[in-house]
Amino acid sequence: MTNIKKVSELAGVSTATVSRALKNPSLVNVKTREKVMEAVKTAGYRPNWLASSVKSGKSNSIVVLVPNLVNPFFMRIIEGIEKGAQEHGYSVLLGDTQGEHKRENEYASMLLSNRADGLIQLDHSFPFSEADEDLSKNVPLVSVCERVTGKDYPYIELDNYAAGRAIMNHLVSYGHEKFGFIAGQRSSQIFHDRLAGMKSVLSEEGINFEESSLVGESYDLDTGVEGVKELLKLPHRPTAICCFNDDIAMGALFELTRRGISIPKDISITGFDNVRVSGYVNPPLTTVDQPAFDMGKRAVDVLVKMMKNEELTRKREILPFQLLERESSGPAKR
Amino acid sequence: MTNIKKVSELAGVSTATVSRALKNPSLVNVKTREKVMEAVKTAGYRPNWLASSVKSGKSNSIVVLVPNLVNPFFMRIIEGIEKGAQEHGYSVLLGDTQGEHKRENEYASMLLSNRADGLIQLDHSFPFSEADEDLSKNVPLVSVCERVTGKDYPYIELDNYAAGRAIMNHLVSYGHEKFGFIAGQRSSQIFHDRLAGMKSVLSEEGINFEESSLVGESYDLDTGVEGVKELLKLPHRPTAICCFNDDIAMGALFELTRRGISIPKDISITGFDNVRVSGYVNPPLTTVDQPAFDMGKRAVDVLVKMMKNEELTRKREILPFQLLERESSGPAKR
DNA sequence: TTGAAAGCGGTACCAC
DNA sequence: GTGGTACCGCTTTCAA
Repeated sequence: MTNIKKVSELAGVSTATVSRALKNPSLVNVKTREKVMEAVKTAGYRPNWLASSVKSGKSNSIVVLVPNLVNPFFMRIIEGIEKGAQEHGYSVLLGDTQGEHKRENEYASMLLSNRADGLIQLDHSFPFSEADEDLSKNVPLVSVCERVTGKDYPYIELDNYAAGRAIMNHLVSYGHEKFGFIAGQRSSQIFHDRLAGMKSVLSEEGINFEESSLVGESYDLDTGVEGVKELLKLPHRPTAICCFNDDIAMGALFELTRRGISIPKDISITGFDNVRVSGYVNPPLTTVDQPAFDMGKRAVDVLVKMMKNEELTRKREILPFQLLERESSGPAKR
Repeated sequence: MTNIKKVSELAGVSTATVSRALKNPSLVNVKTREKVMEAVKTAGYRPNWLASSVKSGKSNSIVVLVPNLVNPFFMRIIEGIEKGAQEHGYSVLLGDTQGEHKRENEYASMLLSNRADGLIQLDHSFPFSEADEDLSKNVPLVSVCERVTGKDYPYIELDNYAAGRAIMNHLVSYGHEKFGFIAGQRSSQIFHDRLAGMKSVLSEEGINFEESSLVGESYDLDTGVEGVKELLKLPHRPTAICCFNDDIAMGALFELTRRGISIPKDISITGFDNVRVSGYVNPPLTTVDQPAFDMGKRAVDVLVKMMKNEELTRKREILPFQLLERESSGPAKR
């Protein structure tokens, strides 16, 4: 291990000078600086990051909690987070929780032990264990895409209510009156907001919402497949199926096509998220584009402010969305 | 900041005892231990991870370098890495390089500054800068899925040559003789191995390989679309198109279907990777399943051994693959 | 401009 | 079984 002491001896100066030459060159004589740099090079010296960090008390790392990594939408967000973190000089500690609260707790406790300075939560649960609850009062935490339930932390998300309305308005304008819904986890805020948005349009149009037309409980391809099976058993077969993300929608599309049901002639399908592959299935999915990458970047911006104890101008940021009308939706069959 | 000193005062013992009570409880009297635990609790004390790490000289973190995060195949590997790391008590620092050598260097240099103890490379380049080259001689490094070019590091991968043969044998057995190939980056070992495997079957069968039938240079959906356009211009239209990953294959499938070309009746399509959604497109893709999650876990196992200076039983692990014959491939049209 | 030395928060050896 | 203390590697104040 080549440490600062070796370098200082090699250069014939004190450790203090070496430290300064590297971190605050302007404070040290040009001649000495060169000597030091020379020694650094020949010794192959790298400052020990751990040691610097103990001093500063900052790890310059952030933890990102994500329920799973297979959802490409999350990955896009993480990509944004990674980029943002890089630009701000932070490293990203990846925390794949698989939805397990225990794992969340473990990762979250990194903040309490100085292993990380801040946390970005992509799920909706409060990541700290009860034991850590009071310790975590003043911890930098931002939630993306979901609000942390029951807690008042800043969040970045899109206007899911409005997005739900947009999807539903689109379908209603095509004359649809019978709907099916295939949802993800019911516990998430996203689910409630999107559904509420859709329902609001329905009630404006005087269309009834049937509880039985709402199926599914996970954001998965299989959920789409199973959801379709259930919906097709309903007495009144829907002419449009709203899926709560693109994976579900692609699963639904697959199953319907397999059964010889034509999209969008017989049934229209819509998704959410605008996952990359959703534009390359047959037919391409009508969906809502979410600025996932930007959400990630913004989250870091906010988190960095919190970590630097700067004042936040606002606690919530709601990013714009865009309805992408592609070919999986069309006029209602009559 | 509540530190070990505060706790020791609160408990009326020395800092040494507090440290022992927490890390080596058996060495301390039950009575004292309880006193300490009590104090720890009331003080809300968490050992400073940074401080422990300076002492031990180990960060218990590993860096994972990945060219991008949108490829679900990579994500699956990372999921495996994350799981493995967790089990071994390591944290994962995510390094999204976007293929930029500069970023790779930055992340790789974390090893040199004690910020991380080991590195897993998912790309094929040697991540250290020239300046760091000699420093990096004895650094724990494992490559997954690609071999690090020109260097002798352990790697985990699947037998791409054999997989290429399997795909080609499958197609040849259906009577195909005219092939198209849509590839990813030509610089990767994977590309060469898969192609070589395919070619070996062709030559055994006495089928000519036409250079013009090989197109594409990135693992992207669009590559599939563009690749198809190119291939269809060939004087002898292929009856089977081998795509070098599932994203390319899905792009190809999309474009062919859009043109009213029937899969697999007119043209057969094959992929690689068995990405989740590849089983849910129409028709479901014939592809090669790679144990991505396991690859990730294995990589960590190997890396951990290296970090602990244990002897490696072998430098390369080649995981089994499985040909999934689904509906995108079938008899050649005559 | 430079060096000596006191920390940062823990750990672990040595003595009692 | 427990306490004193040196030390991990670096930073930073203070004095020269």
